[in-house]
Amino acid sequence: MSDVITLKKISQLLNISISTASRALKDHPDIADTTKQKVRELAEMLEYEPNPFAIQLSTSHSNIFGLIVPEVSNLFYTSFIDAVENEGRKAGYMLIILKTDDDPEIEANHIKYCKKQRVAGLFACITPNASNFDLFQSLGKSGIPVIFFDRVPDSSNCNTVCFADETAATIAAEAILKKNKKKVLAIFAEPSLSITQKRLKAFRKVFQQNTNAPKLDIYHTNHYENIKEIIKQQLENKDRPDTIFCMTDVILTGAMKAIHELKLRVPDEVAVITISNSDFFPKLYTPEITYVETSGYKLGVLALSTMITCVKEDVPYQELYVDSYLVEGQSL
Amino acid sequence: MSDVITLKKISQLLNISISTASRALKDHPDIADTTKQKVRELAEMLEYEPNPFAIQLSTSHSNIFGLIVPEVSNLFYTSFIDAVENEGRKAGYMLIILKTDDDPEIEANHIKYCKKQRVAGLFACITPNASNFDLFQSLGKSGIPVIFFDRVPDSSNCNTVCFADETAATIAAEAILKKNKKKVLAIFAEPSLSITQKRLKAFRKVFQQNTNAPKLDIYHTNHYENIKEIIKQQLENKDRPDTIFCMTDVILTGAMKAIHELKLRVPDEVAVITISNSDFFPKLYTPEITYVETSGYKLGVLALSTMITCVKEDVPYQELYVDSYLVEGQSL
DNA sequence: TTGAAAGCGCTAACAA
DNA sequence: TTGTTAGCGCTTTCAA
Repeated sequence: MSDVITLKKISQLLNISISTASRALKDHPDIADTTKQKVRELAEMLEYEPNPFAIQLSTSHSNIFGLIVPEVSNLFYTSFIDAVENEGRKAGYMLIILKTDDDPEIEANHIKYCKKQRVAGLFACITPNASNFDLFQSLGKSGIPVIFFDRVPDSSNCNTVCFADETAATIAAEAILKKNKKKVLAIFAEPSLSITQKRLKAFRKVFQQNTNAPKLDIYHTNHYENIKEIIKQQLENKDRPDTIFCMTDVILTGAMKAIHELKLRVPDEVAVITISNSDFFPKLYTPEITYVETSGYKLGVLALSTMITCVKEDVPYQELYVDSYLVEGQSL
Repeated sequence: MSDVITLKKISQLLNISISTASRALKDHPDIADTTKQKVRELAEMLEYEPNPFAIQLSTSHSNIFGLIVPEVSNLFYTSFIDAVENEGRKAGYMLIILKTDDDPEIEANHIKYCKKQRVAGLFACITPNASNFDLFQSLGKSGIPVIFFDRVPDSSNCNTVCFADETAATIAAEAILKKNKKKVLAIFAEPSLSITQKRLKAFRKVFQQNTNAPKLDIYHTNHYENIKEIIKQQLENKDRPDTIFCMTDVILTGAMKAIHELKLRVPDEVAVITISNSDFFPKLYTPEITYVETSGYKLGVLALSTMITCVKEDVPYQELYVDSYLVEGQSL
């Protein structure tokens, strides 16, 4: 391809050396202003674009971040990706998205892949059992910063950005208490996840600290069909719950499906509150669902800025948090 | 980083030349089996990983595909991405995902970016007005194949993979006719999109060919709030439609919101049918919605295999199609 | 203020 | 069957 513009071409055209051209383009203080001017003008005219591979080869520094997520067909992850994408591009980075389907083996391959590709940094939402923690650590040792988000290892030897999970669950629990409910059915995701543990603990705490708190039943599942069945079963009891708390959007959709199939009215016959990653699902229903928002986008922004710091300088491990807040619908 | 294994190190350890090592690793016929053996064993032991940047620099061939989409928070695109991701990795490719928010200017930047990054190929779902067609073409001239998908330019000078749009709309229209409905409210997306035009034309054709077809009202919009308002208005008329056809999932969610707010029963008081990119939204509702599936995943698989052919050899432009089919719920 | 030269890790033509 | 060499496009040290 002789139509590709390189530094060499520019320098030949200008009768200067390649290194001078290179330095002129990056505004090196050694270079005379007149030279800089000349080089810049020609480069612009010719639409010169530096070859990223050459840069990466000689600096051994890439401008690509890896991003490991369980799935991409999920509003939470996509809004996180959105954020990292947008902010990352501003900072000159690109994104490679790897999906695990929550399979530790696939995750292991992805980690190796990122290492091989010499990514500039890695964002990861880990599979539930954290079995690849050592592999992740090995990246850190190769100088590739790793930022864990949302589902993070249970260790302080790493960088994490999470929701203030206690807060989200606490807010939801307090909202329920205010309404003087009698019996709450709370569905949480898998108990092995640290996010579930934290939320559950905080949620329970609010109930325990309050002497006339509603009765509380807890179930764990994050699969649409399971959720639907559990909730249907519970709602058909004579002593049925008057309130359903959903820890995730998936749980909410399962719950609402069950409620619709039983033709129960919200909130009269059963009240609903959820923790949600976006306004999308809560607003889908009528009446709109009251929810505690935990925005994937905000989390992404925080993750990216943390990454940028880690890439630039050596910083000690950090645990960072994003706050959440209550959005009132008419379902509680 | 002295702990990075390179071909040089391997060859030194083995007292052979770099090129011999290189060739041994790629099973070059010239190399003695014993040598190959030695090199491979050592490489494996040391966990040698070739530096992709060096490869790309010397072969001027990257293993990265660009993928331009309007948004990533959308099940259709994510399932398309899913497919390209999965199949692409099998073929040794990675993906860089660029999002336009349907802004032609952002799209133009993305295209330039891909050119600069020397991607191996580009998948693109264009912004509604096709204003960057020339830019896309310029990639083609630089030897970077472009595969347009879903929303494609109205030109035969390019590779396209699409749904057989006529088919999807035809199937939906025929399903409606079978039910002897009286009045259909059909909501289509923006009329400027070729996909809308094709679907609308096919949909109308079925109605026109049938003498006792229901009355047909058509509106265009793809914005949640608009949809909701239009449908509410129509449903509150005395002479209200008994059937709603939705061209997209977004339209479906808007329609269902309106129906719920008016507390109408599906399908008795109003029947619903939609074209959907996944089973997710149709199954969210009770009763489940009858839909014509146009799977993003299948489209992605087709797009990727087309791309692989284009990368390998010079092939003439192709227009390819994926079929769709009816999934019966209880909403019609 | 500029240039020459080495080197990043790999490929591939040519020589031996 | 193997080694030598040049080169991909850029950065950067050292010398001029």
